[in-house]
Parts: sequence; structure tokens; C-alpha cells
Amino acid sequence: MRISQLSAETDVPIPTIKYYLREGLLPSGEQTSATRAEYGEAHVRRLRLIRALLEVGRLPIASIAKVLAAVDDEELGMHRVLGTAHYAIAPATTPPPDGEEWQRARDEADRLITGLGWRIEPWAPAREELAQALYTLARLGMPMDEESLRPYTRAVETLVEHEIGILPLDGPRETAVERLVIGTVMHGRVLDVLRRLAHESASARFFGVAPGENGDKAHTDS
Amino acid sequence: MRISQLSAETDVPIPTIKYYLREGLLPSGEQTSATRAEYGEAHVRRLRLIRALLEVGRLPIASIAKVLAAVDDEELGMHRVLGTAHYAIAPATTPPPDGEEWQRARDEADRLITGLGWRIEPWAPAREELAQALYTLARLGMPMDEESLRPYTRAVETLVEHEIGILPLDGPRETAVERLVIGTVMHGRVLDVLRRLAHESASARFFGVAPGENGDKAHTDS
DNA sequence: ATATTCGGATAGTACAGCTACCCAATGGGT
DNA sequence: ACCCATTGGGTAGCTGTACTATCCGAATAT
Repeated sequence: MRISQLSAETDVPIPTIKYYLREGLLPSGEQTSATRAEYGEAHVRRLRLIRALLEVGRLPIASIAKVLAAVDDEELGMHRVLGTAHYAIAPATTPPPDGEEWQRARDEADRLITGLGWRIEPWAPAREELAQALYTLARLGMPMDEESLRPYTRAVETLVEHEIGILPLDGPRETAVERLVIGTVMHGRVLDVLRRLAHESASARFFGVAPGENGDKAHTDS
Repeated sequence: MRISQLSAETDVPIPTIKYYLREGLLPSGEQTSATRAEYGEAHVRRLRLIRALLEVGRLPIASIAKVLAAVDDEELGMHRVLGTAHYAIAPATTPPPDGEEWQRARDEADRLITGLGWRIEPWAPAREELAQALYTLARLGMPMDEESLRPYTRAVETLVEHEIGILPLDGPRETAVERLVIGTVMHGRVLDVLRRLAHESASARFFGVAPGENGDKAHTDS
């Protein structure tokens, strides 16, 4: 198919497809002549994956490029590809140049990870993220310790075990690796959305608002 | 305290504080003269909250402004403030102008929510987000139905019940409302980070990588 | 044969979140 | 009483991200 059909198939404008080609997100089609290239089903799939990582996963273009490069690298094992995906998902943390309190948060995060028996690379960006979250919560007067984190760690251990269990390891590498990445990113979003929905529902029940009402006196919809 | 001290206290540059004042994120200090204003502990707390919502919660400035306006509005009940926070957290979804398949995803999301007995406003943005996630997963060949979502819904129900349970409802409204917002945003991030950590750990264990190695042949970092 | 369409490249746009600069009015130290 | 650093207030500029618009010359469809 030509670029126009690829665009029609995926609802991605042609200039945007060209942009993705330039950025190395999308492999170029097979050149049939100097000014003509042929795209296939793989391009459609790849483009959908890009949009999923971008629109649902909220990954920046540059991170998507890295993830896809890892997916396409036949040399890389599953674990390495997943690591790349994890690294890419991690938003750039701007650690405070603070000294003591920040260091304590980092140590606390590391201690927590060790205590759970989790096998995490020392340079994993998620360590920093966890430290940042705990540090910020402490500064806001809502510190979380190992005890109060337990419900969360238990929940994610159950979920992750489940997610790993349903991986299609018997198929070709590309399929498995792609699903691994998709799952890593998309299931996180699903979990987040469900949490907020459950939150709203619990709030409605707990604060005793009848369905259809909104629980305040001034009914000013922004 | 003066603006310079407020800046030193919170590690936020003075121009940025001025920017937040302009955007209505931060109430102005008490004017002691035409060119002098006095800031207090409340401003420090508010500034820290802003940075938390911005850096950890990744909320855009405009959304933070809405959330804080709701927090400060004494007229609003807990549920309404939470609703505002939920609305603000929800990233702007660009629904595909598609017809049938998208509508099916929306219906599926609504059916799911109803089936769980959750009490969700019909216009809640999280509905759209859930639909988008399910739609995208289906297009990527990894559809999730009520059955495969069950582990996730069970997990969030447990977590949310726990979160609501620890709210300080006996204190002043401002404290409770602030913690509600902080918890809504920050606990989501904590859960996400923990999930990725558990994911990495499970991947390391499952794919049989010894600690310190990285599970591929070509040891090319980044 | 000629009007489209294509690939490839360059430049411009829109938005977010700051950051820099300027100004006149203080006001604390001397 | 003096004077220079600081403040509030405002406008304008910067940086990064994700596109979007336009141009060009070759090739293909009709």
C-alpha cells in the first residue's frame, strides 16, 4: 500500500507519518522506485503501536523510538526489552539537589525494595521515582512506611504474577515482545483508570451522595 | 516572610513563584505596602503541594489551578472536591472520530462499570479513558473483557477501601480535603511505580537472569 | 501528455512552563 | 537623611515537544 492508504487505515495524517519516519519510529517502506515506497500490514501494526504508546501510554516520541528499537533488536532477550520499556516509561525525574532528607528517602526506597525481595537493577529509574514519591509524601505530611505500603505491594505482586502468566511465550519472539511492551504500558493505564473510577465510586458511597446529585451546596459546574 | 525567603524555603525560583501567582495557583501574600508582601507557612505548604501535583502527579498548571480552587472553596463538599481532582487528573483524551468500534468500546466500558456496581457520574472523564484503553488494546490484538479485568478491579477495590478508611475526617475540612487530593494523585503514582518495580523483578526471575547480568548477548547500554 | 501523487526536506506553528528583563517604589542599614 | 538592594508587577523571550505546511522534482495514472 502507499502512504496515503496507510494514513487512511490508521487515521494518522500523512505529514505525521513522515515525521515518524524521520524520527525513526516507523521503518521506511520498501522502495519500489525513487519516488515510491510500498508499506505493508507490519507498518499498520507498528503505527497503531506508536499511537497506543503515545496517546494512552503518554510516552514521549524519543522514548517510543528507544522502545521500538529494542523491540526490533533480535539480539535482545525479553528481559532486556522489558527493561528498555520500563526505562522509557519512567518520566524524567528532577531530583532535588537537597542533601539529607532526599538521601534518606532514597535509602528508604532501596530498603523497601530489598525487604520485599524484589530483584531490581541498582540503576533502575523506578528506584528514583519511588524515592521521589515517598520524599514528596513525607514533605506533605503524609509519610508512607513499609507497613502502609503493604496493601499496594501485595496488590502489584498479584497483578504482575498474573500478567507474566498470560504471556504468549510459545509464539514468535516479535509477538511475545510486542505484547510484553503493550502490557507493561497499557495495563498500567488500565489500572490507573480503574483506581480512579473505584475512588469516585467509593467517594460517592462514603460521602452519601445520591446518584445524580453532586454533594455540595453551590451547584456551580465549572 | 518575603518572597525571597519563600523561594529559599521551597527551592522554587522567584520568577516561577511570580508565575504561579499570576496563574492563580498561589494566593498572593498579605500586602504590607505598595511594594512589599508578607508570606506565611500556608504559602510554603501550598507551594509544596503545587510542586507535588506538578512533578509527581504530572498535572498541567491549568488543572492544578482548578483543583486548588476547589480545595479552597469552602462551599464544596468532599465528594465535589475529589470529583474536581479526578477530572483534573484525567489527561485530555482525543477520541477517534471513528464510529462503530469506538462506540462498542464505550458501551463495553459503561457495561463494565455498571456490572461492578460502581457509582460513577455519566460524564466522568475516566469513562472515556477506560473506553480508550480498551479500544486501543482491542485494536492491538490484546482485548480485555470483564473476566480478564477482574484481577485489576478486585485490586483497586481493596486499595480504595483502604485509602478511604485512613482519611482524617475528624480534623478541619482543609486538612481532610488536602489529604484527599494528595492521596488521589500521589497514591496513584506510588501504585504505578511499584507495579513497574514488581514487573521488573518478576521479569528478572521469570527469564532467569542472574542479578547483575542483563539477559542478552549484546551488552550495549542505552 | 499532463495532472496527481509520492518521497524527501525545510521551515513554521501551537502550546506548556518557565525565565529574563525592566520599571518605579520602597525601606533597612548607615 | 541618604542610597542601593529588594519587591511587586508587567511584558517579552526562551526551550522543548509534537506536529503541520509548503516546496520540489520525479514518477505514475489516465
